[in-house]
Amino acid sequence: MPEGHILHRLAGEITEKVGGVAVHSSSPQGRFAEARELDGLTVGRAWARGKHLFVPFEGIAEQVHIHLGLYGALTVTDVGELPVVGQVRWRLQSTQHTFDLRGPTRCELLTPVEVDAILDRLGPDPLDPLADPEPAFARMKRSRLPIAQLLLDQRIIAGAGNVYRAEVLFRHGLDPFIPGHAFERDAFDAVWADLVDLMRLGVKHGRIDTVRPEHEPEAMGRPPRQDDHGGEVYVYRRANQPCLVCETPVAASSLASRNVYWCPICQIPD
DNA sequence: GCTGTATGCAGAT
DNA sequence: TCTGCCTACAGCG
Repeated sequence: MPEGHILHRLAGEITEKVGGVAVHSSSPQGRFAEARELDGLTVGRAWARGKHLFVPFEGIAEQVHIHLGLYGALTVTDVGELPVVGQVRWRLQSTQHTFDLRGPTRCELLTPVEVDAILDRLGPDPLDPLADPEPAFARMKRSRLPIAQLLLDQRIIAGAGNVYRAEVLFRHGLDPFIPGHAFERDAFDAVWADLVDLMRLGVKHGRIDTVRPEHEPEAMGRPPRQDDHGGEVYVYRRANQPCLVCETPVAASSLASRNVYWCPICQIPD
């Protein structure tokens, strides 16, 4: 379930649990050969930008760069000894904790220059307190592509994924297919501010919840529900199910080979 | 046991 | 716009 909030949360968890600790590093699966070079080193302060996670070590300039891709996962277990289950690309363990990385798109040791190259191609990250959203707005205003597509472009905004895209557009009543150049200043500002809020909540809770209290099923007099991806949302993966606000069936289609979900009434074009 | 699906992205066409 | 890729799991026969 890797959108940006997960990577920021993991960075905090790594730092909290093994920061300043000498760890064992290995690649049970064998596809991260450099893991051995890190064995016995002390972990530094892990950090994230967008969907990229970086783990530095004391005494070396290189950092581990992780990108989870579509289905990668980094699981944390508060046990120092654990049997290897499945394809574990990288295992980082202390006497009290085990981090197992499975199925990442990237797991590699990068030089500072290579790390900078990654940062250079990322747009502002709503979870970065120093992020400046202006370049993101400027780039969207220059594009004819639909705003739904632009929101997933990591060069424009780093960290939002398919769930946050669908939900933030719903929460602001925005038609996903408005071209970037028609994106209104106020609407963009509201979307950015909402991403900051929603993603911070995501880091805190480890799940994506976007439904406002007044629209929760209990408040609307409907039976409670739980979306199967961990949080509670308005439209993501709810195709043909009733909109939580107006009960119109949620619409879905494919845009640049990613599924988009929206309510055709609540997000009606102007 | 097989198939389809997934919160992503790069590289080829 | 398409294909491939990393892995786990649900649903199906």
